[in-house]
Amino acid sequence: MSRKETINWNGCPIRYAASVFADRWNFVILRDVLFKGRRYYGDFLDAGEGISTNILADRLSKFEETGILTRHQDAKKRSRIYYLPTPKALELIPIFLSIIDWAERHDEHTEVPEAFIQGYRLDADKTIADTEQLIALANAQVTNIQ
Amino acid sequence: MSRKETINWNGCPIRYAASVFADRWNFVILRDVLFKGRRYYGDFLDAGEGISTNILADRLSKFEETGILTRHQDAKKRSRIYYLPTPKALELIPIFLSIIDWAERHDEHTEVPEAFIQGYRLDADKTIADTEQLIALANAQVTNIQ
DNA sequence: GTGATTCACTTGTAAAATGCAAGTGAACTG
DNA sequence: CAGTTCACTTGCATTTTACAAGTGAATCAC
Repeated sequence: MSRKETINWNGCPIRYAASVFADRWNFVILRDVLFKGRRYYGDFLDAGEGISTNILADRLSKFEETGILTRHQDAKKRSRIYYLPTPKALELIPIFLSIIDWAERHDEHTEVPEAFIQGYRLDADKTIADTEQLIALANAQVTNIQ
Repeated sequence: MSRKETINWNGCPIRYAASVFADRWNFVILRDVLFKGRRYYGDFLDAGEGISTNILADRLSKFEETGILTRHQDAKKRSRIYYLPTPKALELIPIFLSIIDWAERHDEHTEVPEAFIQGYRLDADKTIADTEQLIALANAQVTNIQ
């Protein structure tokens, strides 16, 4: 028996976040964008995680709708499509670093590099800034800025 | 989420975290445990989010398996069941505060109290400690510690 | 120029997860 | 001891996902 009350999800920050990215494939895609420099549709497929093409297309278009990613055509080969993180996506970095920190402490099979996590624990702001730098580099590569 | 694949995530922390809590109902349950003092099975149902009894039971038992919650009988009324957060769950507090911070900035309908979020931005560690205190109080209430 | 290939999806369908309503049994209450 | 509370479980319809196979536009090879 479900005892239902008025459903009011409005304004709850956790519910809002859940609606944007609380899903295992969303986690993987955001990891790829924020930490692995992946930008092309094909990059996400080949990441070895086994995401299906229809699910990937679905998640990418939802990330467009929610303002996390923007979709672009490659300048030199227009059939290639890349996705860039928005500022709203960059602001997820602290969340994901915090998740990495937590997982490193609780997953006995973790492969988080020792130096990385120690650097983060010593100076989180620096790790955030470094991550932003790497993201900017990855963006520059696909947008062919010289 | 509930597929029996425990293998080949290669120690990736984001994948690990995804396997433990990347799901909308998991987000809601953890919010209830960490910030709203909910402990009883019935509390989660009556939270107004509309979770079904079978899904709630499924998620609670998975949180037991993953070491996030522990299940207990109420001392005075043994048919009542409560769930307590483990240290592993408490260590999720920084993640969830970070999520609240992000959502507050991007959800135009946010209802995060101004004072709360400003306090967090001024001194995150204090907000984490305060949250731990409130959790300890909520735990003490159901365990009847005097 | 044309046929093959790359690329980013879309479509079809079976399997799995979810949502909803009802049921169950143990524990408590009057 | 009959009725109620409680924490689930069960059955079933709907929705979502996974997997495989297209599709059509763009590019490449010759």
